[in-house]
Amino acid sequence: MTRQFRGESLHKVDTKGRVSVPAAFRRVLEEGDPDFTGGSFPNFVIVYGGVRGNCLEGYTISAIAKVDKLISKMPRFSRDREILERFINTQSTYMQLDETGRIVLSLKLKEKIGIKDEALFAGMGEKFQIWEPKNYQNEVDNLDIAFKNLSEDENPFLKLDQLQD
Amino acid sequence: MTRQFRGESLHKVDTKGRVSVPAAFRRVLEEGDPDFTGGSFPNFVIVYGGVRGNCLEGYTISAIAKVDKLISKMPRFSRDREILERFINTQSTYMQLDETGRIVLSLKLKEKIGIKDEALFAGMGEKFQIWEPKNYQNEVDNLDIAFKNLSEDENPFLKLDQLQD
DNA sequence: TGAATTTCCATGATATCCCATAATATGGCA
DNA sequence: TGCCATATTATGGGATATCATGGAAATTCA
Repeated sequence: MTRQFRGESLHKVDTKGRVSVPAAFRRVLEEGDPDFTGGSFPNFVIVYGGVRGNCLEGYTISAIAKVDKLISKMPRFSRDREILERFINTQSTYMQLDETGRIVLSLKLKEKIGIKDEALFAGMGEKFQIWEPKNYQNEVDNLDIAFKNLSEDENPFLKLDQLQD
Repeated sequence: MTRQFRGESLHKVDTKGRVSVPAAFRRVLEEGDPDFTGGSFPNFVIVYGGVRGNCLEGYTISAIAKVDKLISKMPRFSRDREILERFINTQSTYMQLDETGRIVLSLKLKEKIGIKDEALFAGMGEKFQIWEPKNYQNEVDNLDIAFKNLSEDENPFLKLDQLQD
């Protein structure tokens, strides 16, 4: 049974840009890295371009492979494919956990999402997000409002049940 | 036939946040965890966000996997999918029973629903809920009043049989 | 050779494990 | 049907491991 990224947690970012990745997420990253062996530290991918731009998104090696495969099915040289490649391949980077379970966020990545000395990690199933805490709170509030304004038949929870396998 | 969560019971929460999960619920959690073997202890998921916010909801691994699977069929990066992931993945956490059948409720979870030193467990079929006892009593009272004010043709007991299989 | 990174070590806080005990339920059995 | 032996459950306390975080030393590299 493959684990998902679940839960939220807040972590300090020190002067060198180091942040602990939530322990629960490390287990998922390990499972999702085919090259991971007990002795090593898992690799994964951080995408910093993307639709939103206000947060970073972390994917396991096997999760990003699925996305890459979808892209590779789009017509070569199409504009659509180029856009996706630009966001997902160009604007991303490999990362490796260190032995204490931390990564370092470069200045560029921190600036990208406005992080100073705290980072909020949010599990999103097959991926996780890293936010500047205040921006995250805004995002949650906005989602909440958006959700409350939906009509009955727009409610995604109800749509779920209609999807029946 | 897969077992359902049934019944109510009240348990002490100790200074470390530990609570016994009702023994009857453990059997359901064991059945609902595909990785459970006699020697191990079942995992499950607690969702703490949700529309309600005044109680926690526990799901077996297989129950939550069904939901996750439905979500994974929605278009990646769609707003609907993001809303669901925010409520169901971000605002949830994996839990594991310990060998005495307890879990620990973190400070955050306790604060979320106002629990101090007692927790009420309520079986709800495919999920169970954890309430602060007084809030639970209110909830039950309110439901009671709401029910009594329904007209004959609004009575859900009577609607039950009208649904096709 | 100075700035930036990476590696290594250190520590307090939290969470987890392990053991203990009292209360309750279960199942024979006379 | 009442009683005892045994298993299960609910709860507590202390020991131990893991986690989050900081700083110093070593290394890279431009």
